[in-house]
Amino acid sequence: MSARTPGRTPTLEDVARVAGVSRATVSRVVNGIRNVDRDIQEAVRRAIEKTGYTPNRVARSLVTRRTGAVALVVSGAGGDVFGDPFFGRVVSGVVDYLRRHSTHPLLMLADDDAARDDVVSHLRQGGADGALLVTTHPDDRLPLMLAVAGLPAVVFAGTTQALSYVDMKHKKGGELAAWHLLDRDRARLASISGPRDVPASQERLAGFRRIAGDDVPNVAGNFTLASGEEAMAELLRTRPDLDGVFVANDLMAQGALGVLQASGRTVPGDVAVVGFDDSSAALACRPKLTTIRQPVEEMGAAMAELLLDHVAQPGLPPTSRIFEPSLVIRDST
Amino acid sequence: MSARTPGRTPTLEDVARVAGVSRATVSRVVNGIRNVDRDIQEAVRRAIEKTGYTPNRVARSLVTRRTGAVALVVSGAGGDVFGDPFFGRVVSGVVDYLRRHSTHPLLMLADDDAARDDVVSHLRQGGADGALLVTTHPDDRLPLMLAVAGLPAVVFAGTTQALSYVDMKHKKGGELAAWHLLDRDRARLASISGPRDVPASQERLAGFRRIAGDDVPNVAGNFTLASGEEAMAELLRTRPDLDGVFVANDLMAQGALGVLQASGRTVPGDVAVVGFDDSSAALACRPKLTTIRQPVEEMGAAMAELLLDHVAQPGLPPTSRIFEPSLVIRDST
DNA sequence: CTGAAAGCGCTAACAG
DNA sequence: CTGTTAGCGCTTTCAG
Repeated sequence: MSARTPGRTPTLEDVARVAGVSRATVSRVVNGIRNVDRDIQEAVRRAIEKTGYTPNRVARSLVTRRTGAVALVVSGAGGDVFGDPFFGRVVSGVVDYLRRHSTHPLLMLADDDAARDDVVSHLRQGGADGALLVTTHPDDRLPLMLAVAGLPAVVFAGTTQALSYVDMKHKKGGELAAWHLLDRDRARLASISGPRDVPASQERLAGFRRIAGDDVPNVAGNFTLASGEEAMAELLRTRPDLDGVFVANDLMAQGALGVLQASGRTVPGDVAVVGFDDSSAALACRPKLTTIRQPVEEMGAAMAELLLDHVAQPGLPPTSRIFEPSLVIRDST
Repeated sequence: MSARTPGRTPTLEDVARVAGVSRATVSRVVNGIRNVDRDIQEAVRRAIEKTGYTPNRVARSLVTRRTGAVALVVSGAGGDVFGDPFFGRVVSGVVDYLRRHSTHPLLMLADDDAARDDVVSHLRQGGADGALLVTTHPDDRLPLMLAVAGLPAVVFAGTTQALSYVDMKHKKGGELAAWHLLDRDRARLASISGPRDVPASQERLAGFRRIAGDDVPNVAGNFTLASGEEAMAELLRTRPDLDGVFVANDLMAQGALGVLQASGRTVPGDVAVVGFDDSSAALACRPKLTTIRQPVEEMGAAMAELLLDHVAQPGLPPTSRIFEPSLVIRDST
């Protein structure tokens, strides 16, 4: 490890000169292409060591037309996207998959039109090989923008036909919750759903009602803890004798749990509670929350995999990957 | 917006031909350099419009030797870094600052030696202009690796002299907590600290004890909710008559709160509780948690700012920026 | 104020 | 199996 030309960072050319071969040969060795004589390989390796050579990613990208980076775009509502435990799990899955394919995610926010344009132009400029989109709002026009621009992209919980996406069987999740509550001999059920304009939320409710009955009372929240508290309070007012409740995400369930207990009811003694997501909030509850698990990390990984496929083979038709929910029984039921 | 040469994406050359000028002139217009005739500027602009030209970032980077991306490296313990509400706030601040300077963060994990080497080599390869490091562990050797490699980097809560860093007056935070508890007429204080090997955690405790007394009982947790529960239970065993407790982060405080209430004590009636961080966990507590706020978003932004300075002016000596904690009074005291 | 020319560092045919 | 030759698309002296 000795510096050769002190001022400049060594290039392929430098290594080639030291090793007494051509640039192309060095390039082959660096990129692990076989067709190179053993001895020469060794010589090149020594020259690399001696010069302290590191390949220049940018120069490489210019010719391969690939950057080894993908945009991870989050267009959640409000500023606190990164604090969302759900989003954290998605990122985890994405990062974990990408790193094994020497790719890195470029974090981008798309919370307004200017930001959305930025994302598109960044991709068009070759700043990233494709995009991973995580949105809750179904009316986000970014997916469409990317689709018409012909840029590789994969959506989490997609609503666009034109792009590949991953999603989960939300309806089935609602059914699992209902079955479980019924199993626990609960007869007076109720539910707290997410916002009316979030499809996934409506599906969960539909599934729950398919099993528990179409007339099961429901109050809509907005996925925050406080909204769970309010919804629970309202439910208690209209149906004080309830003995089982299904909540469309863990955070609202946490709020509901608190209200239930503050009202003097025990959980699961008087009322059984089932959440949704299996996020860190489920474990923060006392009692720990029984919940419908979304395999979010796997879904994130699948997104990444799909995207890398699209990057490798442009023109691949849009696909989707739908995951199964599962019941995680803890102490709230 | 009409496509000219259908197959290829338009280049500077194409625009130049359409506008009847040279590449250099187009480049000047694109980069907003003044010395260009009004009329020619207009002509170029029209040609850009007509061809649908977008500058190629990679080609530009190759010559400017700048990518417009920085690595955001997180080497937290365990896999769930992204779920940490604290980390989320840092990212928020970083992203918010960077976007206003047309820079994007490249998310990287540095949880083992191989990953750390990846970070260094990625930077050496010119994959990013610098690195932002967020670690809790003081013995992480990545900062040093970057320092010796001469790569621009800024650390959150730094422990290395060789790098710029941002931090907070943790000791003062502990003092604020103690003063507040004393203000509330609490006389039998106790505390739950973070791990012994986390400097920030020790400073908070030191500050608390400086005001509350060196003999105040303390149990160390590890910043998780469960550890907060255990610590509180132990504290209650040795000091059942306590009436005020300072907890080194909100998550542990949330756990402590639950144990306190389960033991039949009221908060803040019987026991007052002060947390630390002002993370989302503080708002998830019932009663809502009084806590010592860290201006994490601002700290994240400051990190980004420092880094961009270092990138713009290589050779700039390491600096630091130390922030003030503040007391946020809610309902647990 | 504008153009010509020289690379930035690398990969990828194509010969040999 | 190895070297030669072209570029990838852009910025930037340097003349004019």
